[in-house]
Amino acid sequence: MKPVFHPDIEDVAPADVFAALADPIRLGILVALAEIAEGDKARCSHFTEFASPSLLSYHLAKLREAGITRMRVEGTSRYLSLRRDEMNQRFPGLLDSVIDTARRDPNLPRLSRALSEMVDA
Amino acid sequence: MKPVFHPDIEDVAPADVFAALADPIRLGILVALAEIAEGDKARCSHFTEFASPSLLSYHLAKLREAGITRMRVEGTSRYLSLRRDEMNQRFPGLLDSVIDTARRDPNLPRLSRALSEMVDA
DNA sequence: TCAAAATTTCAACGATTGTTGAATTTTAAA
DNA sequence: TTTAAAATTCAACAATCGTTGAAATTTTGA
Repeated sequence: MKPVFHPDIEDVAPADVFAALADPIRLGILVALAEIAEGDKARCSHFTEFASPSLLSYHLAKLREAGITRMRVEGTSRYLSLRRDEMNQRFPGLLDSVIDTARRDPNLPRLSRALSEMVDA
Repeated sequence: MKPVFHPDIEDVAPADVFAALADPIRLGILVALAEIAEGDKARCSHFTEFASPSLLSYHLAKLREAGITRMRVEGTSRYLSLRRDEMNQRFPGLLDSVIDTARRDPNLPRLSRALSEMVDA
């Protein structure tokens, strides 16, 4: 269970966040994560519709390294969630309007089944 | 006076906007433009503190092609402004929180004199 | 102990990015 | 008509990006 690196939120620059958001797959992931309010239940493999495991790993790392998401390691799985509170404290209002914007984009990839249905609630 | 291309705001995707914002020079330009509420008075050369003319041309094109700014051609000059209303209609609330976020970033380049002082009001 | 599952790592690749500096274009002004 | 000013274009370059597929890692369960 190698620890997963999460940047201190204060070390994240706005440009880093925007770079992480500049990709449709990552925006699709963001929207899906935003939809499942009850934390920590989404796993990487829930997003294999969006990309191959290896590519997913790449995109999830981008989101994580930009301070947007958190990954909790448990067994062979990684559980994903948004760093909502920290993002809100660091960049007040930004994450909400980003999610709002992304939710309205009909061209982003979407999960065929909602995360909350895949997740063992 | 070759016409300058501006995308229809409806053709702009969120990921395009975020890509345009993923650079400190461009965020610096955005903040400076946001500070000068009375439209159309800023010129490219007002930003030579930020980058060489040629690099500036590159960055300003990125902002323009992402639907964020408008360039009015007049003589040898180009006058810059934010496409505030269109952006607000297309991505409600986004531009404001982006500007807010960027304004708070102490590491972005800043103009030594405010644009409103350089501009022939 | 072995095998499967979940995820990452790695090398490779073509494409795009940010940057530089020189050359070009366009317009205005002397 | 010449010159200067404002900005763009272009070729070049190293660096980073998104993607693929194969190999490795880690943990769980039979």
